[in-house]
Amino acid sequence: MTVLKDVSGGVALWRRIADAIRLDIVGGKLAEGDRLPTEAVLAERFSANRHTVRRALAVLAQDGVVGAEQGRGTFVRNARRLSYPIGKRTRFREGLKGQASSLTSVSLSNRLENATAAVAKALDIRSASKVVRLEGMSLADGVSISRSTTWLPYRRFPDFAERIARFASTTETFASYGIEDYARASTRISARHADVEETKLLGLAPGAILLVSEAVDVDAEGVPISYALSRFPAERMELVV
Amino acid sequence: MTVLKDVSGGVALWRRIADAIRLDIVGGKLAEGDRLPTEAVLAERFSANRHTVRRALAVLAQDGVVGAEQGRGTFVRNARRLSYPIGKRTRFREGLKGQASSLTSVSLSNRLENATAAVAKALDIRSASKVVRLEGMSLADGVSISRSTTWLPYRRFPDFAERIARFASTTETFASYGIEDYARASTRISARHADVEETKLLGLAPGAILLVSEAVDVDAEGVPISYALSRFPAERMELVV
DNA sequence: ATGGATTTGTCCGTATGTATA
DNA sequence: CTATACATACGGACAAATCCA
Repeated sequence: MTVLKDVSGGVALWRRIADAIRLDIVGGKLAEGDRLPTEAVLAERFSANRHTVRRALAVLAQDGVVGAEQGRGTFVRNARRLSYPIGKRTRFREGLKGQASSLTSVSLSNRLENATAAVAKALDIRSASKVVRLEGMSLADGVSISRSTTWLPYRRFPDFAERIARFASTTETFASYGIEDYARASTRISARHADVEETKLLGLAPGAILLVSEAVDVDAEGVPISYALSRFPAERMELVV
Repeated sequence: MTVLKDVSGGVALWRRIADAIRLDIVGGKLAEGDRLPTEAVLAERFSANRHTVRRALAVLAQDGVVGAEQGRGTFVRNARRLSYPIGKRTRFREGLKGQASSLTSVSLSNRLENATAAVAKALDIRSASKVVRLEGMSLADGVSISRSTTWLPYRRFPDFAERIARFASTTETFASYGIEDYARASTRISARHADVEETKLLGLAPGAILLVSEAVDVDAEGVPISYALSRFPAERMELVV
């Protein structure tokens, strides 16, 4: 087997520095308007060359997170990140209401397919039985904040795609099937790098980190009605339990 | 401002491919013993050169996740990942019990400090009032699975560090202060790259992704008793709500 | 047992990105 | 801005191991 003597882990130093500074900002250690340490100090702190720090700051500046001013220093510009609440009654639109002035959901595609083992298990149906698969994404104030794939049992929701296109709301669409209330049965959260498709759709830099949530919703009787795999850019969203 | 025409985002392609394959494995799409698609197929799927795919596979092989066999293919070796359940009554040791045969917590350091704005807000105390700060990490079966920083109000828990060293259990230590039960008030989850210190302590490759949880625990009366910032390697742990 | 197809392993070279000084 | 060293990514060619008709 090839011997790997790699120590960089495939993530450039400037990227790790940019992430660390961004975290200080969205995490509250640095407030809006604060001046960052000088490039020389940052270089010392991260054991990096000043050019490498400049590269990190340039990326953050392009994102609007910081702004450099000649002779004065680099300042925090925008420290906002959206919070997505997860609980028993998790509703996408309600959860983000008040955090963004506009919130749009885009349906990318839908199709019928046979449930994979994972999907069947989540929905508690026979493997390879028919499921409706929906691909979508959503934007807050024009910025994409999530990419999601949803599976529903075909037997119960044969025309879910058509109905959600009409109602533009998951809650109302379920209501049209007589499901007045539904609850979150489980949410599994992991994280990984965005793939090529997600990178393009969400307008992210390749290598951006995604929070991945696998959620199963159940009706009032506890029967699974949907299995959703949602991907949120970690730099724009956090999940709150 | 410098114009950036970067398209790699600072994360190497082989790293993104390795992450994607690893996710398929720990996520259950590929089971232990399964054969991966051939290098040529993977290269096609990720729009990459076969050499780049080989680099990704070599890293996964070194981690013991896959193993390549000349002439036969590459196979899934080890698909395990721990799940950490988060809920109203979140207990670290209980949550992981049964998933690992040994579970050890290491206390790295502790000190007294003045609460920062973020810590004061979380614990609902006056800014700059005294807090106990604990640094620790934990291992499951000898593999490090978390790095955590915990703050507690000094007024109520002046000798928390000494007591937890004696009891080796958060639940029992709280009990020694007369707190028979406590509950999780909120958990905020985000993700980022590991910094240098975390990389070393957790034995990760630089650039590894961490799931970051900020949790506030409260006593029976709803008064905050601790604020913990835990970091879990996304490749080893997932959070389940 | 042989040949050919498949699949991983190794070698060559070239261009660009990363990081330091 | 220069220069240097190394990592990343691509492309092609061929060897070595495995499998199957």
